[in-house]
Amino acid sequence: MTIDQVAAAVGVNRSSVSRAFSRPEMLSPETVARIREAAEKLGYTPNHSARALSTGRHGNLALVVPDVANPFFPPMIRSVQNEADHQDYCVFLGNSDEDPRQEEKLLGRFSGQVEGIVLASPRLSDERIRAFAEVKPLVLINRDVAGIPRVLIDSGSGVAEAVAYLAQQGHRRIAYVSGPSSSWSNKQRRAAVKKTAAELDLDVITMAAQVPSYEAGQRAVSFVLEGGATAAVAFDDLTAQGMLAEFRERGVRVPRDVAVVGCDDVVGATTYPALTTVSNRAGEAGQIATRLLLDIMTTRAVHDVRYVLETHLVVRETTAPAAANRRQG
Amino acid sequence: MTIDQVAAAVGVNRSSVSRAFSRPEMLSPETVARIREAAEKLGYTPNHSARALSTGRHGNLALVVPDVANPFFPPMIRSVQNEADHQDYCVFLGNSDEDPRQEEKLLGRFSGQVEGIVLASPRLSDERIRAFAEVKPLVLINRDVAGIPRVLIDSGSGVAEAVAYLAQQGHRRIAYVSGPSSSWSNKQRRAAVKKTAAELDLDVITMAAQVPSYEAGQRAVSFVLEGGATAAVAFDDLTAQGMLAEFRERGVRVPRDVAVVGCDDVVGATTYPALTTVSNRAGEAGQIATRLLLDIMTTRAVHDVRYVLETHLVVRETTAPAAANRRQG
DNA sequence: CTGTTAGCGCTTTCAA
DNA sequence: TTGAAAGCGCTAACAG
Repeated sequence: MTIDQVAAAVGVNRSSVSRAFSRPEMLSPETVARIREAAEKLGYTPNHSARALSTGRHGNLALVVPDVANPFFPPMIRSVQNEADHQDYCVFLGNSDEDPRQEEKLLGRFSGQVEGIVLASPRLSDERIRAFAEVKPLVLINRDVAGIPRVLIDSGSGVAEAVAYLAQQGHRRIAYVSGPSSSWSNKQRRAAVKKTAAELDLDVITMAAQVPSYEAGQRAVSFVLEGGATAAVAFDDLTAQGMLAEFRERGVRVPRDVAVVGCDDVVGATTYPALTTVSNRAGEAGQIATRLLLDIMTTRAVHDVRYVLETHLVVRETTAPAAANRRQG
Repeated sequence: MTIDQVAAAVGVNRSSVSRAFSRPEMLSPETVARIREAAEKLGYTPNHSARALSTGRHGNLALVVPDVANPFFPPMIRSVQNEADHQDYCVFLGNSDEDPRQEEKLLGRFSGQVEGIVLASPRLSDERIRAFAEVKPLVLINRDVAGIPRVLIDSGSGVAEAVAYLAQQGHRRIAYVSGPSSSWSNKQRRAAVKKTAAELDLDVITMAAQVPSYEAGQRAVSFVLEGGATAAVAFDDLTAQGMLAEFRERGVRVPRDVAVVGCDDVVGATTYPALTTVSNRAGEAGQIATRLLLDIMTTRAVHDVRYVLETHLVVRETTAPAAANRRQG
């Protein structure tokens, strides 16, 4: 069913049908009604590709994330979609699998059929990101590349609070269990741990980079124990959860023997003991990023925005005064 | 940068350029090389919309799910994307928010620019689903509509196992905490509970339909307790997790005082106590559905496929012999 | 093997 | 307020 068939049915020119949908105010209300009615009856739907070819607008957005299954992202995906939906945009979702090459491939595939891209926690080089941003409006989430609009969740602030809290509880040696080395969030968290620890004169040991997962957390436990830390800050909740399980497995009591704090607050209070963690604002980040993108797309003005969302420590049950302290008390 | 500019630069006809990309075997290797090189140098990328308009192929798929944030779906999303990726398809993701009207809207928006649709756990009526399936290749996940290709995760088999296991442990009165009433999975699970309970001569009380969530689980606890059940089967793990928390909150010990079993195995062994549940095959379902879809898209033959994946009980730590039993023993 | 040509369905000046 | 006509960039017969 094309525009011409509708036009023929109503007895008007194809341009009138076109206008009845895209510019109804240019037509007499009566004609619009007649056309719409006929279109409805005939089951006419405008052809997206034809419109896109003609106008250069596809009405699509792309969102690329490293791992859909990481609980950090779903709320973000949801809010991006929601925001896009309000403006009648469809969104492509891409999963890079934490792989820069896959990310590049997806971006390439998408860029031909979207008006803008939201790129979350990219693993690509700054250079490549810049290259894509030059071709299409692009906004970054959790990656700080100068000149490219970005919204950053400053988990550093929350992590710093966590370390300070741990210090206050008497912990003198803490472990940081790293996430992916190419991750901006990981750099930020590690830096916050080190900086705050230095200020408070704490020892810190850092476990090497790894893809965040439950299993990664389990593997981290030996490192923490052998390193002699009494508290651990994990890259994220998933990792922390794996640690909790492995500690339990080994008969190490949390928080009595060792304190653990997660990051991103994705498991809520659903662990046992309920996980002390750093709040997450992924949903908000997605919303803001999408609005920013939509704005850039319409105004075509790329202001060098750098939106940062602060986070905070959420104290629950996996932190307690250091064992050494208790013995003395 | 269009095909004509490349053609001009190389000194060939536009169709040769077109063929250099879509049908290289029709050209002399030398010409192909010359064209590709020039295209590369000029930074030419084929225009998706133009190609789609001309061929009727968009190279896109759509996946619509009720709730991205429900941990049941991410693995499915991931496998659909993965499968699509192998065939160079891009995938649109839609979130219906458990709302039939939103689902309808999304489907409408997508159908103009995709070659096929995977519709997971739809909340739409059979009639509407059929209408969409008539227009575009469509495969269903977890919804049984005759004549439309579908892949079903038979959680009924696992739930039946769960009830039988509970009976064997001495439970005589069990509660089923329902999910959404429009959900095929819910109907199936409830039916399995009732049927198996009847066969084993158990009492069963059923809590009214609700959108599955942690909070829904918390609310269900009163119902279970007041109903006098010694074991509860929850619609899904999320709900079960909420129940676990609320039972703990009220000082009711699991599994000593009450047994709880989840469904879908999305939280793994990460709860405490580790949740007894019914296995989930969402990832596989997504993969199979996508392959089916791709197959239908190419062959254009819609065979009435009904693919069912069996599930099983995964016994962990939230089930134990009924308290009454223990007292007697 | 390569060129010619006629569209794909829609939007958009420009006229009327 | 409506019609006519020229493309948008690409593909696909059909010739040669």
